[in-house]
Amino acid sequence: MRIAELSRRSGVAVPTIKFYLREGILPPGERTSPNQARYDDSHVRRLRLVRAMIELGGLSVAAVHDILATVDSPTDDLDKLMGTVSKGLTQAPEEVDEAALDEVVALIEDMGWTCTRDHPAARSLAMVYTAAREIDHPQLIAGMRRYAEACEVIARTDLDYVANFTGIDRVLEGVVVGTVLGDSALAALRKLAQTAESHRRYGPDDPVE
Amino acid sequence: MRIAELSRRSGVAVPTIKFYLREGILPPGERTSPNQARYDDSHVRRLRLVRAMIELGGLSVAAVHDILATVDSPTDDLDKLMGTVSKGLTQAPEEVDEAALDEVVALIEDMGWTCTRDHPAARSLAMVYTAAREIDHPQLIAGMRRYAEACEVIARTDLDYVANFTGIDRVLEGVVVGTVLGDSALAALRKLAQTAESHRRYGPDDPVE
DNA sequence: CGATAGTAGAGAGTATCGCTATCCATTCAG
DNA sequence: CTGAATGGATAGCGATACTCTCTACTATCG
Repeated sequence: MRIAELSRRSGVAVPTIKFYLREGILPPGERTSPNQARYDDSHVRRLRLVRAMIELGGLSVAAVHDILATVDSPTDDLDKLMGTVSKGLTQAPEEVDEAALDEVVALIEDMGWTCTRDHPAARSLAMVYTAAREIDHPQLIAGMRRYAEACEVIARTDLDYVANFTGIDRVLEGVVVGTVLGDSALAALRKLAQTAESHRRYGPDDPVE
Repeated sequence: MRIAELSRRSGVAVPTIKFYLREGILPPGERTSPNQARYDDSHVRRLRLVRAMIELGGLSVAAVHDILATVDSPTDDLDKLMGTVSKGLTQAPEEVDEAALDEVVALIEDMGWTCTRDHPAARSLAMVYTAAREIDHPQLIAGMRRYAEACEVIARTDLDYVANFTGIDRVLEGVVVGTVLGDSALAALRKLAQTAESHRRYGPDDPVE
């Protein structure tokens, strides 16, 4: 197919497709002449993936580029690559309070997890600890153990999901999709659950105050 | 204190504070003369809250403005206000596939939750469903039940946290902080749990392929 | 064969966002 | 009294994610 049909089928405007081609987040089509190229279904899928990462995941074009570069580079160390993708999906703060990071590491060990201190997510969590204290909500940190337990369930679901795939590139795509869409889904489900729980406790038939 | 000390104590640059005052996300200080004002600890706290919402929560200044307007408007219907804040923290897509929304509503009913169909989070989740199918990952939807169960645990933790506070404004601040920082914390914990679970399954001593 | 529409590619332009810099008149502090 | 700081307003800046415009083709239909 040519660019017009790619645009029609993916729902992405032609100039935007050209922009993505320039940015290297959409691989070029197969050239048929010096200024003609042909695209296929893989381009439609890739475009939808890109849109999902940007719109639902809130990722920047640059972040999408980095992640797709990892996905597209073939390798055989699944564990390591999953780490790379997972880390690529976290924007790691550069400066963190070491004491807060110590607390995070303590939680990680307490949970029996095997993560390194320099995992971007650990640094990100340390930032949350620092921020919670700064805005005078230190009690928030007390609930982290239960959060972590819930996340264990979630992570098992995630890994089960990824285990369904065969082929390293499909697995990696699964990680990306699972992480990005999963984050959106979890944020939404959490709010729905909060609303439900709030209703249960302080519902219209039993208002507080 | 005056603006210079407010800046020093909050870590926010003076021009930025002026910008926030203009945007109405930081209440004006107490006027001591036609062009002098005095600020206090509440301003320091508010500034840190704003920074946390923008930096950690990734919220826009406009979204922060709307949320703080809700927090600052006194009312007595706790359940309703929590809903408003919670909804304000979700950027609701305007157009969603009704069939996908039907599925979300079915899940909500299945969980025994009491949420309305037009809850922004429900619409947001419907978008995830649609996107998952479009990028050819429909299996992701199958895991939603387990996600929802995990979110129930999380929501109970959240509501327990909020229940600690007395005073409607402090409760609302708790909701905001819990939602914004909680989302960041959960995203980080999820990735740490994933890394740990991945290690357990495909760890360095037992690589796949 | 020619007219028309479509295409690739590149550079410039646009809109938005979140600040940041510069003024100015006023005011406070030593 | 004088220099630094303040409140307030306006304009500018840098990043981001497109979007427009232009050129030089190419495809296709009549």
